[in-house]
Amino acid sequence: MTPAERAKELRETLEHHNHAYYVLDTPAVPDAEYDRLFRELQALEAEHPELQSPDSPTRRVGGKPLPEFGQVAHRVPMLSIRTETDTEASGAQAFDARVRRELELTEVDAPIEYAAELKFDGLAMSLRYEHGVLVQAATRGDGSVGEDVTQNIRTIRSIPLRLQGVDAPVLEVRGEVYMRRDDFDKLNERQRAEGEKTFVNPRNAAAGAVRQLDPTIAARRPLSFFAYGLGEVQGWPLPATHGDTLAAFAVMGLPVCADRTVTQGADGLIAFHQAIAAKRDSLPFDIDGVVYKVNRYDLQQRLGFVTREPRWAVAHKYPAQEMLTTVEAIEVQVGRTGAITPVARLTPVFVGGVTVTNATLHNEDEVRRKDVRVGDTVIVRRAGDVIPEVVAVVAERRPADTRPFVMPSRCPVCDSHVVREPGEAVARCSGGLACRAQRVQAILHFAGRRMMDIEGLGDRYVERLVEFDYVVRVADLYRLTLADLLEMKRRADEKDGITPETVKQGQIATLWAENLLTSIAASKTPPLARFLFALGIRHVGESTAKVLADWLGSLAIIRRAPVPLLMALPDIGATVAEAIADFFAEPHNSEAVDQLLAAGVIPTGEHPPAPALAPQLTWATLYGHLGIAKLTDIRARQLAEIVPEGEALAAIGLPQAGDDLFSTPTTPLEQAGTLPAPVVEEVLRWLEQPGQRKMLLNLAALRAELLAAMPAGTEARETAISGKTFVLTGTLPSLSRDEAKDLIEAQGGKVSGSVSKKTHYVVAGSEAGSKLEKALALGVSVIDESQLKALLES
DNA sequence: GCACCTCGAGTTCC
DNA sequence: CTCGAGGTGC
Repeated sequence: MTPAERAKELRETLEHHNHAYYVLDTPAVPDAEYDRLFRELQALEAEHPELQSPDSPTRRVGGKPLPEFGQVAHRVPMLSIRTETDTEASGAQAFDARVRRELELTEVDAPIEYAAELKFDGLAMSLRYEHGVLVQAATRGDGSVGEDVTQNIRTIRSIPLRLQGVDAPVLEVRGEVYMRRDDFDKLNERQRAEGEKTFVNPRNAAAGAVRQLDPTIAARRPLSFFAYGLGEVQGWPLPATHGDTLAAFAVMGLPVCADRTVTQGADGLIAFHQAIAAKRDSLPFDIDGVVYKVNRYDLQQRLGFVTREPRWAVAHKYPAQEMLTTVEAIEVQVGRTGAITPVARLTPVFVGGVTVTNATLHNEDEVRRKDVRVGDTVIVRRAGDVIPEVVAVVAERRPADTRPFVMPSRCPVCDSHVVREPGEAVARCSGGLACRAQRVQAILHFAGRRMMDIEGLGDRYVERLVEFDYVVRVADLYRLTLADLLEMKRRADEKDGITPETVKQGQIATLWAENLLTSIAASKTPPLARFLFALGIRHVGESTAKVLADWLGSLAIIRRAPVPLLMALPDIGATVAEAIADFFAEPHNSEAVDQLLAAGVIPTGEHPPAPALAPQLTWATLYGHLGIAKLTDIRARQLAEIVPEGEALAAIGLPQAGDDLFSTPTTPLEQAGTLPAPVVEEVLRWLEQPGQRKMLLNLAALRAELLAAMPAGTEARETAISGKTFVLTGTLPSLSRDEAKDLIEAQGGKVSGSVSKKTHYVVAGSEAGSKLEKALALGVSVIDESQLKALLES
């Protein structure tokens, strides 16, 4: 191996260890081993100066002062604060009790005053001001000796080069250099645009910037600073408390984080901890946790230090948001639509406050992009949201003999071919309802709360009902008897090896079965929109189902509606319309619907078609939706002038008795001459396709039926709500999300899932998330539940 | 034709 | 909650 190759290898290894250490807090190797590799690289670079490069780990992080930077001795050592990971109440109480014990206070004494603040995720820094002028900035280093990074720190705009109203000979300000999340995103965007390496997280980016040898590069890295403590002080009158010092800092022009408080006793600390936990994700920068400090300096002094940690302060870390774990298996799941989704089974790991054992890998491309393999060590994140995500594979920890993931070519459940449409990301099982997995999912969907709302039908039982063939189609649910359910349960238990049941268990089983039957019976009169949603038609979710129900009004119409009619409805284009028409055209599905009706399921709320539909039912509009190539809206209108009715169009070009079938018949289209010949050709070609004439006649009949059924005029009741778009976020005090939605929709309002400029109101409850932020950013009015109620009543 | 806005679908954990 | 894809308005 040449020195160059070895240097490259060492750099890569060290970078990985750095990442594990600084980013993940889970060192991959012991420190001694790291040091050995680091020194080897240093020696190599010293021996071969041509191998030096600015991106070498020797120029960056390393925990020890690097020779390139001058060393700075801290006259007052930079201490680390004892960090505890216990969450919430217990930690704060334990700290308070410890402090009281040390101070020999008893219950009757007044609560101790604490300063509570954030623990920033950045780099500790000491700023030395002499006579109010910044003369030196140093990193923590090992606490006694740090690196002189004055040149780089001077480029941070929020750090004053001169303090206001301070002329003390020495005032050392301790604080944290960090990078805001938005600045971090912008920086990475720029790095990407310039083809440079991107950073893993804001802390890494900040660390890199501070240790940049070239201050002009450091200057381009958007860093920020918060002051939180004192170092050496000469000639500056010390305030009585830590809180007063921070206030004084702010007056001097130093940035001090506003998220801090002075509070009494353990209860105050707990309240702060909870308040910050709730807003952690919405802070503009990353934090590790919170810090509690005894506020009064005299008490701090009395408490003193244990080894090198102050007894008067403690940090409480929030659970790590990124952790390492291993991939035990990669399995695939079959969804309701047959989508085959790879899922990583992980060694359980506690991350972001919960134990994660599974993480979706989304699709084939995603697995390939990240190259996740069984046996790999991976970084798992639970960022801001709830859903765990595999961020990346730790390449160096890959065992030998791993093999890249391959998508199965056959469905693991039904052995049907797995197909992936060109241009689509998902692979699908082609088995349809013949696939047991899809049948199970279809039934679960049907029974779901927003659909038919059948309680007591969990996945375990649905799987068994399908496995033992009690339920093949959803309609079979309505034929189930108490005896069926009990027998099914007995067989399921038997198969699972569950011991013979006691009398009590038998009673519980009977109760479950009875409740389920009641719930099934209660589901027989669903609102039409829910019924449509429950059918599980592709591309038809809750809101499209509602559009169909609102506009066409009855199942009888909807199931006969041809594509051009469906496309006349709002938010329905060719893809969705075809999916709906195809669904009902499939005999299997049509039968299933008939069986449901026969079983006594009656969609409710059926009504005549909406009068607003009438303008959409002109032949000009409908022609435009036939899907004929080259027939633009304008041409469709011209076509309607020449052939004003669909029946007439259907009749065009039909071979007449005695015609030579091979000669082109003369049509009114060609005679009229308004339409360009290529368009006429396309229309004729379309007409010759099987089924189109019949479809046109059906469309004409249905159109006539709709127009006849429409009520003459309707008075739309105008309220403060009607026509307005609402977005709900957070938990409302008295209304559930569904209740609020129903109330708004009952008055003609619309409830949407995402905030945009078009949103009229955002109704925010407690623990509102990103939607509230977006509303504020866009200037959308934000109201609370009581204001919503006022609007509903006005 | 492009940009923006919605909706559908899939997923996890409690 | 996020991504991708469908729909629509400019």
